[in-house]
Amino acid sequence: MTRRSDPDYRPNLTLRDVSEASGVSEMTVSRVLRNRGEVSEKTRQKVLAAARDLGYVPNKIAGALASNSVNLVGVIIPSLSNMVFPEVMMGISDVLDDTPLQPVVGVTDYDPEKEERVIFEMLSWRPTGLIVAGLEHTDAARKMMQAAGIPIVEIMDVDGSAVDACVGISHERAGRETATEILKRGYRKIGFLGTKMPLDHRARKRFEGFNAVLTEAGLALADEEYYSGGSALAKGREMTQALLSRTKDLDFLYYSNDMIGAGGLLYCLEAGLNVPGDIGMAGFNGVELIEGLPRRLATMDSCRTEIGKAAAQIIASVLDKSAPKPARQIELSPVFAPGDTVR
Amino acid sequence: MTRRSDPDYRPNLTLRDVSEASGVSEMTVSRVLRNRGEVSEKTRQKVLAAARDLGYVPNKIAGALASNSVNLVGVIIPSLSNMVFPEVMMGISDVLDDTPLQPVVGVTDYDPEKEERVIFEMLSWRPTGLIVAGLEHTDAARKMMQAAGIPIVEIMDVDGSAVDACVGISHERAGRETATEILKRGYRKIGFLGTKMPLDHRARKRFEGFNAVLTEAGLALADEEYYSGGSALAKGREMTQALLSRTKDLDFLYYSNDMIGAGGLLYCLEAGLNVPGDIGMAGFNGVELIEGLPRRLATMDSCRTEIGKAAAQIIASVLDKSAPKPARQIELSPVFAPGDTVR
DNA sequence: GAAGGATTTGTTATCGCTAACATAGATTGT
DNA sequence: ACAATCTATGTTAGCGATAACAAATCCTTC
Repeated sequence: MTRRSDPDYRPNLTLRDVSEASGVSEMTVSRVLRNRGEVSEKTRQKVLAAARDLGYVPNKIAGALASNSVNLVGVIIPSLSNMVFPEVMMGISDVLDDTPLQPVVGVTDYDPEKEERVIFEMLSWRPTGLIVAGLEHTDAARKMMQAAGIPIVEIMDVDGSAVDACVGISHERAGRETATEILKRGYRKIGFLGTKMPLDHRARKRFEGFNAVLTEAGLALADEEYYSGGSALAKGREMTQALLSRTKDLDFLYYSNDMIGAGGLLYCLEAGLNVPGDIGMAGFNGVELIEGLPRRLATMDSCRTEIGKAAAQIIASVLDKSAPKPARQIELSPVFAPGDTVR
Repeated sequence: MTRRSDPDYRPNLTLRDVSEASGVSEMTVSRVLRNRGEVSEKTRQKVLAAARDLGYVPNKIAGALASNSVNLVGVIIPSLSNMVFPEVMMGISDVLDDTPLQPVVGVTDYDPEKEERVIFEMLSWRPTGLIVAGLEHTDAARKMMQAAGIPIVEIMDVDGSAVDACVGISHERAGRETATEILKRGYRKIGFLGTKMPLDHRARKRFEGFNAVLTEAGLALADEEYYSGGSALAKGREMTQALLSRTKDLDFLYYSNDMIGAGGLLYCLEAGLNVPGDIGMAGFNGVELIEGLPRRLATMDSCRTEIGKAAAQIIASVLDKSAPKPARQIELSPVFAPGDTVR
């Protein structure tokens, strides 16, 4: 009576309305609408008809509070501005579509503080599980996740230690393997092109792995170029031109992602360079776009969809107590795809 | 006592725990944590310290139920598989980041029945507002949205009638204007390349607008080609090759999106065709990628980020009762960007 | 046809938090 | 000094659903 005295208070339909319209108790209505418990066919039809007529939409807020269960899965990713994370989302959606669970997305912009806020916000909805990109978090964020008492899946990366479960690839290893392949093919004077993103730990780890192999072989990067913002394809072009004109005789260009790699490839072909004879190129991610380029850029698949699927399965597995428990640490192994841009 | 007798019941921290730890009432704790109402600085500090020590995370489910307000905005889009919708999301996030609101995404896969289910699911969380792509919905979905009593913003399209607010462009007009520009430049034998998606109403409307202008000029499409699935860039290539070898003397190719247009452009350039002299090309969307192509594909910007922003602003405006109310019907006007692929 | 189990429906007590109102202290004005 | 006015805090009563238990109804079966 106090609440409803607010002049702005606009009551929605409740279970009570359906209950009155159909002449049964609220509990029975609840049972019908959730398909839970035994209800006679006659009553069921009566209730469904009443609910439909009224246009009743259940209030999950109340339901979640009463049942202490929320069919939401928090998904926390750094960005939506390239296809990498939407593709992970697709994997997640794909699996969750077969369950009552629904993903809720939060974006951190690669900012640890913002990530912490987003995690806090997510956890305050008491989701069934949380999927978070990366293994690097603030101490507070890590503590919150540990204390949450729900499955937490850290995705994309396995180089580090996870709060709970984790699914991803080793970016350090990806960098190493790419470097190994490149050296094996006889390239020696190598340039690196990447993003200006100190907080993109996965890019950093690839870079470190890559460099480590060069160092072990007694080599070092001949030159580097970084960008931020703008059309990745255009930036790839510009950076490539800048790098090649600054440092002569480079025989390989390693790009931190396929998009700038594609830009670089287009540039080299237009410039009439002999790819992969005089100069080789490789990117990272294995994006679909590569299929349509004049030559297939060498790359390494980052297994985005599989990662999303596996992560979602781990979360979904808590619903089905009888199902076999999936592994809680999953490392996928991307393979180097030489395409047409290495010899 | 009954609930807590469940052996699996794992109680989270509640306001009561913080209240006991800090020696004030639950209500005062609630006030401190929400920055609402007058609380002395001393008490505030005491409460904050207790909450931090315990690692308390509020339960928004309970809060939302008690206060009858939910800081969630439902966003319902057909797909995540191309950058169009993630870019709309970016616009939405951008605006909502300055508010207490948080987006929750649902994906429909262009399926009206699934859309209806997703809308039902969203509304059952009693969000502050709903953003839905497109104007075409099932009757039931439309009825639910009307009855929800929250701002509903239908986005991307304005060719039709909206349930409540709407922000977008006229795809019919976009198609017409593109056709007009093409004819103005003297192209006459035109081929169309698009997606096999009867339920992509916006693509259909562009197609219809485009055709209408041709018809008015006494012309008709010379040939058409459709695809589904796969790398859009690669498909653009393949379709272009197929179309050009099937129908000779085409002098223009109109693509239903930039990605296949880009593939087509790469193909034509490799094939040594004279673009835009002998054959012109145009796409749709104005994606960033275009900047990095060998030539800038003619296109028309679909104003994705602005649409997302405007939609989010409409929803956000209900929070701030003093703020000026934004228009509830917003039509943006994309302009034809000729680039380098029309003469 | 009455006992006894199965099936169907109802009642009660929360879930954790917040709106509204109530009250206790502190402060002020005359 | 005492009523009037603030400030700071507490109390009460839900929000709309569901879990657990209780009661009522329906069949069997002998």
